[in-house]
Amino acid sequence: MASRRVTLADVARLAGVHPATASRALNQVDGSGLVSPATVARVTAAANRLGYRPNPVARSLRTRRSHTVGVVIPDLANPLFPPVIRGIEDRLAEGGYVALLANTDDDPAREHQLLERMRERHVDGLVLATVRRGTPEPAGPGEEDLPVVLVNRVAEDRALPAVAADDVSGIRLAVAHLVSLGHRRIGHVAGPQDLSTGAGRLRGFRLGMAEQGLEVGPADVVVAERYQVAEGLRCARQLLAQRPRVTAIVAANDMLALGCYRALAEAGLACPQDCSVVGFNDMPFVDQLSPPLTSVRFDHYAMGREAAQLILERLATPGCPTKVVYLPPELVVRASTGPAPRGGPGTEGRAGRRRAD
Amino acid sequence: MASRRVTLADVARLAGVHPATASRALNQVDGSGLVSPATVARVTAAANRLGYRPNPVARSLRTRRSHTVGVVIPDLANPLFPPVIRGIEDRLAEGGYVALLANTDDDPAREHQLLERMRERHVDGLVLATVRRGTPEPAGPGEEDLPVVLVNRVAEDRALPAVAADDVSGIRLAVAHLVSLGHRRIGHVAGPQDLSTGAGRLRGFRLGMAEQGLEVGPADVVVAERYQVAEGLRCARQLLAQRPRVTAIVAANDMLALGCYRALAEAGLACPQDCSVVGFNDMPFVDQLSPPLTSVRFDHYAMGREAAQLILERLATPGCPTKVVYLPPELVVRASTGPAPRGGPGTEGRAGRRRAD
DNA sequence: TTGTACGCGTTATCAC
DNA sequence: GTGATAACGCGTACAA
Repeated sequence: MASRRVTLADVARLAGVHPATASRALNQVDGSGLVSPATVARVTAAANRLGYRPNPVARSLRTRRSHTVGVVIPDLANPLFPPVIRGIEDRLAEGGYVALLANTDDDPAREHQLLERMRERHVDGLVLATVRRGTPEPAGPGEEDLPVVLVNRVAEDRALPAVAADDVSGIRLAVAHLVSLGHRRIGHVAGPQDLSTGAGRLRGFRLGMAEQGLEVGPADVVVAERYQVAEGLRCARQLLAQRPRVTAIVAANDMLALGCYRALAEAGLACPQDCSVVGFNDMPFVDQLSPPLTSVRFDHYAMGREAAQLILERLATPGCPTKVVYLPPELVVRASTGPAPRGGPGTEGRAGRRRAD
Repeated sequence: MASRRVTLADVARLAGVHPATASRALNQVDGSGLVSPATVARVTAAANRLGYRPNPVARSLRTRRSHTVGVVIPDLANPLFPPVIRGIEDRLAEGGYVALLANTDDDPAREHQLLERMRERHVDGLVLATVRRGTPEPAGPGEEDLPVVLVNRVAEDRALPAVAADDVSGIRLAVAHLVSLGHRRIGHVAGPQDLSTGAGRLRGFRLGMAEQGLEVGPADVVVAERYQVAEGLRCARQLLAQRPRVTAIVAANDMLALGCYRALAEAGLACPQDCSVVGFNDMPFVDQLSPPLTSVRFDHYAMGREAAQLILERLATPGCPTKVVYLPPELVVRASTGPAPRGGPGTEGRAGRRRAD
C-alpha cells in the first residue's frame, strides 16, 4: 500500500542517521573506512527493510554519470547485430550499466541526432558499430569527449578501442578453401570502402590471392556501396558481366552473398555447380538458405561482450591504453562451395538449367 | 571552445529575464498567454543563439516524467521484431520520446528485473511484446501503474490497449489456400498456448478447418512450448509420427515452420511435393529459404508505429478508452505450398529421396 | 505578466 | 566518523 517510493531520507530516518551518512554508508567501497562498520550495518539493514532503491535520475543529476552506455547500430535488421547487442547488454548489466540502443539505418543525419540525444541523456560512454573511415571523431569537434569503443569496426589509425573480427585472416581462409577446391578465377564483391570491414576484407582478398599465386585484375573486384542484398545483386551482375568465366565469388558479407545468389539465379547459373559463393559473418539463418551458405564465422556474442568490457574498463580507468581486439575467424563450409567446374562456367553447356524462381 | 553545457540560467541572463520566466517562455504551449509574446521572442532567440538544450535529467527529476518509453521484446534475434522496433522508435521520436529497449530472452525472471530497472529510470510507459496469458498485470501488484500497451499480443480480456495481427483471419487464409490446392489432411504446429498469438492461431485453425468442412482430431495438432526452430522440429516430428499421411502443415509462426522443414528433410519428405508448409509473420529472409516459405504477412513496421501511437495517446490522455487494433493479414504464396500429392505422402514410393544434409 | 522561493533525491564539501 | 549545507538544472505554486 506504500504508494510513494522510499527515498534515502526514509532510510536515514529509520537508521537514525543523517541522509548524508546514509549515502556514504551505501556507496561505501568495502575497506576504505570512511564510515563505521556499525553504521554501515544499520543503514544497509534499514535499506533492505524498506526495499530502498536509489533514484538513478537524481543520482545522475548530481554526479553527471548515468550508468548508461549508448549503443549505436547501423541496421537492426541485420541478423549479425542481435547477438552482438545481447553480448553488450549482458556484460554491461554485470557492471551495473544499462544500454541505450539506437539504430541509424546508415543515415548520418539520423546518427548525428541520436548521438546528440544520447549526450543530453548523460550517457557515460558510447559503443559504435557505425563509424566510417575518415570520421574518426564521432561526436563532432569541440565537445567534451565521451569514452568511445568501436565494435565490428576499427579506426584507421587504431586510435580508438575496438573489437572486430580479423577480416584479413577470415578472407584468406575463404580464398584458400576455394583454391583447394580447384578454383582459380575468383571474384570479390567487396564491401563499402569507407568501412573498415569493407577495406580490410578487400585487403585480405588481395593478400590471400597473392599467397596462392593468383592475380587480381581490376575487373575481378566490384565494390558495393552498402551491405545490402540489392547491392550484392548489382555487384554480382556486374562481376558476371565483366568476368563471365568466374567460378567462385567471395562476398564481403552474407547480405552481399545473398545478392550473389540472386544474380547467379538470374544468369541461369547453379550454385555451387557453376559458381561457388562464400559469405562473411555466418549470420543466423544462412544455414537454412538454398544452398546453405559457406561463410566466415566468428563469435558475435563474444564480440559484444568484449566491446562492453572495453568500455567498462575505460569508464573505470579513463586513461587506460587503447586496446584493439581481433576475434579469430573460422570457415564454416556448407553447400554453397564445391569443386570448380571442369569445363568452366559461362559456357553454354551448363547455363540455363534449373533456376530459383 | 565553450566546454560547459549551456543552461537555462545562461539563456535567462542573455535574455535579461529571470530563469523562471525563461522556463515558462520555452515550455509555453502556443496561444495560452501566460507570458508576453515579446519575452517569448527574446528568450527563444537567446536560446537559439546559445544552442540551448534543456537537461532531460534535471527535468525528469522535477517532473517525474522522463519522455522515455520502455520497450520489452522477448527475443531480439527473431527477425520479426526489428521492423517493429523501428516503427516504435520512429513514431516515438516524432512525439519527442525515446525508447529504452530491452530483450528478455523469454525469461520471466530477467523480464521482472528489467521492468524494475525501467521503473527506476522513470519510464513514462511500457510497450510489451512479452505478456503471457494469465499475467495481465505486467508490473506486479500494488505498484503505481504505468501506462502499458501490448504489441503482437492481446490481453485475454482486452483490458489492455494492444496492436496485433488478426491471427484468426490469417490462419483461415492459410487453411483456405491449402484446401484450394487439394489438401485435406492438414496438421497444425501450434504456438505456446499461454501467448495470445498461439491461442488465437489455434482457434483460427479450428475455425478455418470447420469452414472447409474438415475435422480436426486431437492428433492433428501439436503444441510448441516456445517459438523456436528446435521446438518446431520436435513438434513436426511428433505430428509426422502420429499422422503419417498429413499433406500439409500450418505452423503458428515462421520459426516453427523452419523446424517443420527440418523434420520433413529428416523424414525424407520433399517440400512441397510430399508435404506443404505455411508459416506466419513473413519474417525477413524467409523468401530466401529453400523452398521460399509461404507465409501470412502483415505490416510489422506499421504494428510498431501503431503501438507507439497508442502509448502516446495514453500518455497525453491518461483516461482515454482502451483500444485494441488488429492489423489485416494477407497470404504470401511462395514455393513451400503446392498441390496435394495424389498418392498421398508417407507411402513408400516417395519417401527416402533427396534430403538436406 | 514576471519575479521569488522551493523542492525533486542525491552526493560533495565543508566543518565538527 | 558524522552532521550540516549546498548544489546539480529545472518547473511551478505563490506572491507581487
